[in-house]
Amino acid sequence: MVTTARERARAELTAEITDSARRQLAEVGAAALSLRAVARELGMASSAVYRYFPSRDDLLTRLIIDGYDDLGAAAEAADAPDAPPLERWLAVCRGVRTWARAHPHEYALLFGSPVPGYQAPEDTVAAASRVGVVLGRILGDAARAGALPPAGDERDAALVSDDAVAVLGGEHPSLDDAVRLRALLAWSSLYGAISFELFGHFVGSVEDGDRFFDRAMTELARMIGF
Amino acid sequence: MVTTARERARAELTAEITDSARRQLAEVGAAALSLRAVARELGMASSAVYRYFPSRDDLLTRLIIDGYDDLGAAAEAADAPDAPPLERWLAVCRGVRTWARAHPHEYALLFGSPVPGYQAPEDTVAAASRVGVVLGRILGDAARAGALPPAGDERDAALVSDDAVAVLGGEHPSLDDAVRLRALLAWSSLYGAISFELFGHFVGSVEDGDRFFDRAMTELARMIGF
DNA sequence: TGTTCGACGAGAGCGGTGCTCTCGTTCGCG
DNA sequence: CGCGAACGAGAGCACCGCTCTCGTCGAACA
Repeated sequence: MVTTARERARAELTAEITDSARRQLAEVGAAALSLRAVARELGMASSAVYRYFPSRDDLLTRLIIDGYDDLGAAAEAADAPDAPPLERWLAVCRGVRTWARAHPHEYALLFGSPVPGYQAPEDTVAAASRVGVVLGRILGDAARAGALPPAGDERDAALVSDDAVAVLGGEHPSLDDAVRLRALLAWSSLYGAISFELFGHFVGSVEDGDRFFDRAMTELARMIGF
Repeated sequence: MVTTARERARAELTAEITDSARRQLAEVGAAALSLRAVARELGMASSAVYRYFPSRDDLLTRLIIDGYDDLGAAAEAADAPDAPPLERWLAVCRGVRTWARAHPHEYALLFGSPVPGYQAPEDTVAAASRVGVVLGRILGDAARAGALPPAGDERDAALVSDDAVAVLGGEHPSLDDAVRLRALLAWSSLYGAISFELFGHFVGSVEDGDRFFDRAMTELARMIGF
């Protein structure tokens, strides 16, 4: 299987298109991202871009996947697997927030209003789950290390799905669905806090965003049981 | 001060425009809301709409304010001032969630990605604070009723602003900034949970959204101290 | 009461968008 | 070598936000 010159050119041009699009996304946001502007920046006709992305939404989907991946990598890099659970949780939360503040438009694309034409979650769900996996690993490690108060083995199938159970530490005696529910809640709360800060809903209420975030995430960790 | 026929016509037409816009917002979302389509529905030239709203963003701002107002009214209606704090908190949370699920596009407009041209918060902040006021009232009432564990009188000016303190129960001995921080966190967590549900981030993790939400909000209430 | 000035609605138009179609070219596989 | 598929460019369609002009009509003012 040799890669022909045409295939290589196609891969390169595809990368150039996504690079240009990512740059424009960072500058003007997803709503103002224009496929024609991408083509203009690359010096090609707008119709030529459609050879590589069948629609603007597909290009956005590509950026969404890349964004989830980048955020997931940031979360993984922030984790310190040898530290106690609270420190790990805090580090990952800080990592997610730092990434969000550094890439506000990407963050808004990932966690803000969904694009009008619903993106197909099939492609994105794998990349999107990376941060969840990191949090699940912290939860599982904490349970195995006995750092979590033992809980009843309540299994409430209607609450947390089997997939989520697998990610959130698996079947460990220290983990029942109440703990996993708190973990899921903390997960969404992390994004609630970041979104409120980024989208301006905390303006006038919170003075020092850094310290508020740290104390809030500590509060969530206490809720989980760390 | 008499209202001339012209003024009355202007007020009526303004209302018709916002009504049509609200309808389109509910149907196709903010991103696809078109000023020309509004004009078309009203049988007028698109340029005529600009006599009433100087730009599309101003029309959207109007819808944002109305949305905050409607949501605030729903939260106030859901509150049961005579019930114990936990029940009140739960009722308001359920009310907000119910409103969000009934008006997903409006919710996304309010709490999703901000519109490209930042809306001026001056006009919206008053309407936006209604839900916060409801939650603050619950917190204050709980403190006055002694339903909150007494706390140190720590005043951490860098964390929670004076305005937020005033809304969140004022200066009561049962309320220190740690409590208020938890309340602000719970507030953002409420929207984090609703956003995750509405925007699909819980797909594959949460089975029964209703029960998950109730138990999650109960968990948050416990965190606040209710 | 008559006049004037501002509000109004309509239409044309500008530059932009996503997307489609056609047409000539060029590359790669059989 | 030849053929078909991939490719790039251009024109074009329908739509968008927004601006400008122009004729009309109402309301306040002299």
